[in-house]
Amino acid sequence: MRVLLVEDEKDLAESIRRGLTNEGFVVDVAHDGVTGAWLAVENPYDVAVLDIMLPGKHGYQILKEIREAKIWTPVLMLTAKDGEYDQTDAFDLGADDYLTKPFSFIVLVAHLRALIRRGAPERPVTLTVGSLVLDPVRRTVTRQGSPVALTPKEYAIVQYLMRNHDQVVSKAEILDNVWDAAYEGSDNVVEVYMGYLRKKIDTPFNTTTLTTVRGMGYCLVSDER
Amino acid sequence: MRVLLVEDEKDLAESIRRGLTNEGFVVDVAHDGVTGAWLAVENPYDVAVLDIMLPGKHGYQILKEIREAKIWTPVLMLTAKDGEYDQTDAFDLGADDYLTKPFSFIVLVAHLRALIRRGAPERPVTLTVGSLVLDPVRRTVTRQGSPVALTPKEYAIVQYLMRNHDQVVSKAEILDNVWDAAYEGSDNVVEVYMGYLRKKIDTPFNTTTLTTVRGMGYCLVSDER
DNA sequence: ACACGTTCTCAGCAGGTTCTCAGGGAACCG
DNA sequence: CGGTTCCCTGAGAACCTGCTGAGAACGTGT
Repeated sequence: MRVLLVEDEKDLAESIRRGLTNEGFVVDVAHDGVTGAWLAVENPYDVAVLDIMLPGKHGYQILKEIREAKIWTPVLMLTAKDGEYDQTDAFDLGADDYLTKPFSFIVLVAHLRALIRRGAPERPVTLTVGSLVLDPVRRTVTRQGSPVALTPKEYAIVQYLMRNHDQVVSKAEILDNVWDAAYEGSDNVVEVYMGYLRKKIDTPFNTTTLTTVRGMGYCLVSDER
Repeated sequence: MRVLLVEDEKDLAESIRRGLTNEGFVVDVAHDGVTGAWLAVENPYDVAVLDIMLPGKHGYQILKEIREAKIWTPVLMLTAKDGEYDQTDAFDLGADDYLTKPFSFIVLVAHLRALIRRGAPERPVTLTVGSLVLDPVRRTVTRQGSPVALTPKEYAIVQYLMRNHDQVVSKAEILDNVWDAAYEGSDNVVEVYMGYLRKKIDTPFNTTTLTTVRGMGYCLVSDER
């Protein structure tokens, strides 16, 4: 089992390398992002461990490069709890798993085994609901192939709705998941944004996928009509 | 986000419960396996945390039970490092993730978030009474496959009746379970709504499932005729 | 400083939903 | 059969919810 480890703290990298080797993995280590990305593209690893904070390049950037090169090696991200990116972002960018530092070595091994076991699916990392496609890596949304320009808030809402497509989501849920906890306004913002979104992802295409469920919330249905 | 925590060490359970509540989760705690399994089957949790060492029942037995009940709530197992089952077993037993004690609280939260995000693989969580089907996730009701549009109150009543199908439920029970405690009107509302419902779920389909039991209440029968 | 895009608030409207009431019927009892 | 009780139903009033246009506030880049 070949593992790529990209970690700039040399001590930590060395101790992980030694531990994984003891567990029977074959480990390649890169101490910076450029080398890491290159190794990942050139060699068939079973799994890659990517630190998020790297000199020069962000872990995210490396991941992006790897994915754009159509390499679907499962990636586990190492994130710092106080980092500027919170954990949810790691998934958005196509990571398959993540651990927050500090983590126990045993947990790391378990997660790697799980990732390897699951394997690398031949998948483009996009969300698809009917003819609506969202690419988290490029941060783009298309309907019927045509690109749709969305503002950050709109994008966040669509993403949340697509993750929960064909389910009713309440305005409160949307507020919880798209707005930060500090927001103290009324539900009405959500209604307003639904109006914006309909004008962008439904009206121009004569579709009706963003439906209102009175008294409950909204539902993004995959069945277009 | 609702979490079920099954852990017999009361102190640990309480401290986890408190921490998760602070993180915005809604937490139910069970101190033994029997209660835990029952809760897991009866309620729709987003994720469950299961200790592997429990009085009476093993964690994996509980897991087995809830999976057999077709409940696909993601499960995170808590294993002891020196336990008779080592970590790899947890995956083999159908757990979606596990942590080895002692674990850091931050790691626990991160793992729960990851599990919730990944979500339950499939959930055919529908209520069915005869040809009447209610899907709580989509908030839809169908009879003989045709969708039936219901208002929030109507929907709530149907849901309650379906949960208690083939039993007589009194108007008072319906009032208690569908209207909030502040309601001070008469029983007549229920009669009115039964009229509405019959017009929507029985009359158009030539069925008679919403029957009146004079002096007692109403009964939703599964036998259509 | 200015133009622009984005976010958010507000108020009014339209239509759906809830509930009350009163009259008519159906079931039950002696 | 007559009286009583219980249930059904149509009409309508009060209420609530969600949609929308206008515009203010804010930040960003020029």
